[in-house]
Amino acid sequence: MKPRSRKEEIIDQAAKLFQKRGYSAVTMRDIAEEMEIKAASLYNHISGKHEILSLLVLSVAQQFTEGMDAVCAKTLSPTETLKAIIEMHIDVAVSHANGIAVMNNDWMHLEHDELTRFVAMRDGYEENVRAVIKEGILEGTIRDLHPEVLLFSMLSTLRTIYLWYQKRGKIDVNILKKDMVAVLLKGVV
Amino acid sequence: MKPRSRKEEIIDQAAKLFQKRGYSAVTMRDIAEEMEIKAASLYNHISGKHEILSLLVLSVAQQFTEGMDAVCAKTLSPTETLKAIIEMHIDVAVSHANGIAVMNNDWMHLEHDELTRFVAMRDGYEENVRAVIKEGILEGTIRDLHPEVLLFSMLSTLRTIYLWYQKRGKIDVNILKKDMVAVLLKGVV
DNA sequence: TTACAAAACTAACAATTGTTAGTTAGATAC
DNA sequence: GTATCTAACTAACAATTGTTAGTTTTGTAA
Repeated sequence: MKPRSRKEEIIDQAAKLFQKRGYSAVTMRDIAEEMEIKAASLYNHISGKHEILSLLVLSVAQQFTEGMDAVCAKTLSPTETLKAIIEMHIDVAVSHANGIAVMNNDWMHLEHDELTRFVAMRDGYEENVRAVIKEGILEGTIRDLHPEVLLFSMLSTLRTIYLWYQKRGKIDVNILKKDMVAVLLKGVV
Repeated sequence: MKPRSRKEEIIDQAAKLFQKRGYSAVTMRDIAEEMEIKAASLYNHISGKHEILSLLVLSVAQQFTEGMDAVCAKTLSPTETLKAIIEMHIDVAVSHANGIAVMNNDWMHLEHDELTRFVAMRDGYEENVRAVIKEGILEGTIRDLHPEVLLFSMLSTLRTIYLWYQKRGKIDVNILKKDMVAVLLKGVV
């Protein structure tokens, strides 16, 4: 067993609560109660509520950025790149569900510098996918629709996998990947 | 000009703030400041913060339920039904962007009875779409993939249209409908 | 002018918020 | 046994929260 540090335990519990009720609606006393200690004791391990948020959001954002970099390093065709991005998203979603929820819903509560850094990462990420889509449209392997519609219909789905992956009886990850690639690339009908 | 009541103005302004920062992070004083009055004055028009939330969430949920009922009343083929659902979603998203954001992100802060009612509406809604998809798979007009994957990849996209419709230079609604139907039904490639 | 209703105000409330200071119990190292 | 470290504790703080009570202003109808 890996001896998760007390700090990591706190962040995990906090992430669970943040996912359920949102960052602003969760108090330090809530987190403490989940840990079965008093609120003041949390400060032996973390500097404050904001630290929990920024550790959560930025570490997940980092995961996605690294995943994207790895995919882009492979020089695949646009279609193959999209497939790889989808699979990467599923891998991250499955292993960091709580953190993704917090990132999606509470990134705007980051403090100034970290907010700036996060938005930059997010914009860069989107720009990567946008470039792939535009390239595919140009070479004729991707349907010639409004690029923003293609981009956001894909990203919307990928960003919210965490929402239903956990409750819907744990679909096998490989089936999930296969079907998700199929539906996003080839559609419903 | 329709003479929007003071109450409606308050709810509109509150919705804007809720969308930006989330229900819990917005105070009555924030809403009042946006209206250029004092917080206590809000209570001449509304019974409390919770009333604003429940009016917002339940009215949007009602819109979707009615839209869905209208679509289902038409007895179309599964594929045509999905097309109609997509277009209905876009219509509601375009006209109630703020309310949809609040519904998506803050429904869990409804109080007990209203929460129950909302969840019931939402589940019923999903069940409608699920039934259409399963019917289509059975008759062979919809791709034979895991129904939950099909369902949630569609719903995820539809639920977050509001997020990017407003910022991305206002794509024409008809183009949006056409391209959205194309990408969701026929895929990217 | 008077009367009335709508909608704003000031002042305050009790509860809750994130956080700090100072202290204490228990384990490990020397 | 003494010192050190970790991680818990109690008690309290200043600020902020949603909300209430009571009062004043403003516009309209008689």
